[in-house]
This record gives sequence, structure tokens and C-alpha cells, in this order.
Amino acid sequence: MTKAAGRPPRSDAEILEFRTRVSEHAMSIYRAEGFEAVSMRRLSKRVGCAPTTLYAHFAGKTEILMLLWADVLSEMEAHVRDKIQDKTNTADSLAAATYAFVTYWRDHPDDFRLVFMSSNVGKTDVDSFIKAGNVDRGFAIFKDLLRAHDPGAVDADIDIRSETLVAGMIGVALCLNTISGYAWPSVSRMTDQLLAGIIAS
Amino acid sequence: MTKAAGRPPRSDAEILEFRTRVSEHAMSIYRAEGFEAVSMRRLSKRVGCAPTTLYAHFAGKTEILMLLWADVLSEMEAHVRDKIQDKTNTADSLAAATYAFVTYWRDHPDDFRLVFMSSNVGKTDVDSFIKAGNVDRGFAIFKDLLRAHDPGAVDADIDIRSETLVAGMIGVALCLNTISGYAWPSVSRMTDQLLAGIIAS
DNA sequence: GGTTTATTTGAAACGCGTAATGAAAAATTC
DNA sequence: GAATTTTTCATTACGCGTTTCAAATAAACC
Repeated sequence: MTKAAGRPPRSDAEILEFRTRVSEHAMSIYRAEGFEAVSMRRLSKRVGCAPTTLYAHFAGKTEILMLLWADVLSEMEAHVRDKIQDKTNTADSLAAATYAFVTYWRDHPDDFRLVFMSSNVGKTDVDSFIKAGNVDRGFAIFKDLLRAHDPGAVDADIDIRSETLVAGMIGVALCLNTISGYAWPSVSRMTDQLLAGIIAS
Repeated sequence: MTKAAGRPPRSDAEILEFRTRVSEHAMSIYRAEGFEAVSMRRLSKRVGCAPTTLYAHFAGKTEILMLLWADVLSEMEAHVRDKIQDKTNTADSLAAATYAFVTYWRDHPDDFRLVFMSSNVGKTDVDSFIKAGNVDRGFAIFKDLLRAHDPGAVDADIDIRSETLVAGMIGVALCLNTISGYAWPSVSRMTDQLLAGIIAS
């Protein structure tokens, strides 16, 4: 079997090693200095390559930032789980989880920006990430809590209710973050209001 | 009265004329070519000045984009009002308005991006705009519809419910726009679900 | 009219994300 | 070992938003 002349493509191991390195450096910069500090020039210096080399491995900056989503969503989920730990009934759990979710994003604006505002609306580079099931991470807990609260509900109903709740909470967090000068009602009032229709359904 | 030597400051009329010109050109570019086409270089060429001159008149690009919000919000409101025109009962009006609101933003991603995703989270340049009461434009209609549906409710309760509804709808629109590859429930399902708790409260 | 002064405007530059294209590297072929 | 080939990497450049600071402008003063 004669192979074609030419430089061989990167091996799977090389690809993984490079992506892992980029991801770790990106997260390191992000954790130390925040969202704005994660620039391609900065990141490439840390990785030890030219900025444009990153584009040979990733479709764009958005794809790199998506590598950071998993960590952030895990942290948010840990925060929510911590807040519901001492709750004994399902309604209290849901209320505490809802409140914890929104206040997490309010108190971590860089995280919010990373996950919800860096994907350039209209560009579907996020599709592969989503199809890998990553959207559920950090959000599935609400589906579980709702199922525990309403064990007899049909799966499709649980999906609609939990996904509407998540979208609604994201909207509240967006408003708190983006239009922070507005006198929004208190977070607990808004989250309780959101939850009212979800629980009563 | 001896005035100090030196070039006189711009008059109020000059200030207004320039800002109006910038606003009109920005809107013209936006309408013709979309969000991405509204760049400072492009805009300054159209206005007939250097890009940096824009910064002597506006705090930054965000402030210019905010000038466009009013038109977009008016259009969105007209769309919603059109959809509720033939509704005869308040619950149907609310359902139709909620659905129209979310689908408007879903179907106008550039408008969504302009209003909700161009203000650079964490930077409070939007405060002056907000304090001028502009956030209410396009959103007050939900307060009115809710008041009509529930005339006996306390004002503070109407505020919480309507503002939570608006935030929730924005969240749904954000998810549809940003995470468009995810299999969200249908818009009507989600808006009905959002509305369930708002109406029942 | 020339000088001084205060304000406005714009040239030059910076780092940003990214595209186009040439140089470098690593393999096979002869 | 030189030539060819294919892939990888990096240089150069572009338009982006924005800052710094010099040039230009328009007024009062002498």
C-alpha cells in the first residue's frame, strides 16, 4: 500500500492534545482575568503558536469559548445543588433552585456573557456543541426537580414546563445583567412568579 | 461681558442636528443591510466625518445603537397590536400578544441582537437611555393587557407579573435565537406555559 | 492683522477577530 | 540526495471599536 507523498495529517492524539492545551489555557486566562482577557492573540501566546493557527483547529473564537461552557455550567449546577441541599419538600427545592439559578448568573456576569452572549446570534457554530447534549448540562436538574414534584406528569409535559422555566430564568438573568439600570422586581418575586405556572400546570 | 477667547462649543442646535443625522444614517444602514453593516467607519463615511468624531458626540457605538432601539421597539409593538386586534377576550389577547412578541424576535434576529445583545454586559452605558423610560416602550402593552384581564389586581402585583412575563418571553426569544439548534418546544407551547402562571396569579 | 486661546476634528495607532496566501515541515518518489 | 507532494503553520493584511494626541478651526484680545 503506497501512501501519497506529503506531510501526514495530524494524528488524533495530536489533535486532542492541542485542543486540550488550548482549552486549559483559555480557562486559565478566563478564571484569572475574565471574559475580555480571552483574546486569540493572548491565547495563542500562551499556547505557543500564531493566532491564526488556532483557526486551523477551531472554526473560530466561539468554538473555543464553548469549550469553557462545560466548566461554567458545572459550577452553576453545583451552586444550585448546594442551595437545595437542605430542602425537604419538592416545592421548596424548586423555589430555591430557581432563585439560585438566576442569582448565580446575576452574580457572575462574565459567566453569563460567556454562555449566553458570545455565540453571535444567527451563526450556527454552536450546533455541534448542542447536538453533543451539552445544553442539558446544568439545566437537567430542573427537569429532575419537576419530575420529583409531579411524578405523574407525562414526559412531554415535563419537557415543556422545565424548558420554559429554564428559558424564563435565562430571560430574567439577561434582563438583570443587560438592563441593570431598570428597577426590576426582586429576584425572588420574579422567580416565584415564573415558577407559579410551572408548578400549577 | 467678555467671553473667553477660543472656539465656541457646539450649540444645542448643532448637537441635535448631528445626533439626528447620525441616527438617521445608522438606521438607514441597519434597515438596508442589517446589524453587522452598522460599523463606525461605515457610519462616519455616510455622515461625512472621521470615525473618531463620532466619539466626541457619543460615548461609544452602544449609545448610537441605542438610538435605533426606539424604532425597533415601536415596530415590534405594532406587530403585537396587529395580532391582538381581532381578539375579543382578554385571555386570548394575552396569549396572542405573548406569541406575537416571541415570534417577532425569533423572526427578526438582527432586531433581537440590536436590542438585547449589543449593550456589552457589565457596562452601564445604557443607564441614561433606560432612565428616560425607553424600556417601557413596546413592553407596557403587556402591563395594560394584564390589567384589563385582572382589573382588581394591585399595581405592584401587575408590575411583578408583567415584568416577569416580559423577562420570560425575552428568555424564550434568546434561546430560540442563540441556541437555535436545540429542539425547543413549540413557541406557542412555551408562551402558553409562561402565561399560565401570570394569568392564574 | 497677528497672537492667543479654547474647542472641535481627525490622523495615527492600538488590540480585536479573522481571511488570504506564502513559507515551512514532513512525507513519498525517483 | 534532489524533486515532488501534501499538510501544517505563520506572515501579512483587512475591517472592527476605540484611544491618544496633534492639527484645524473659530473665537477674543491687543
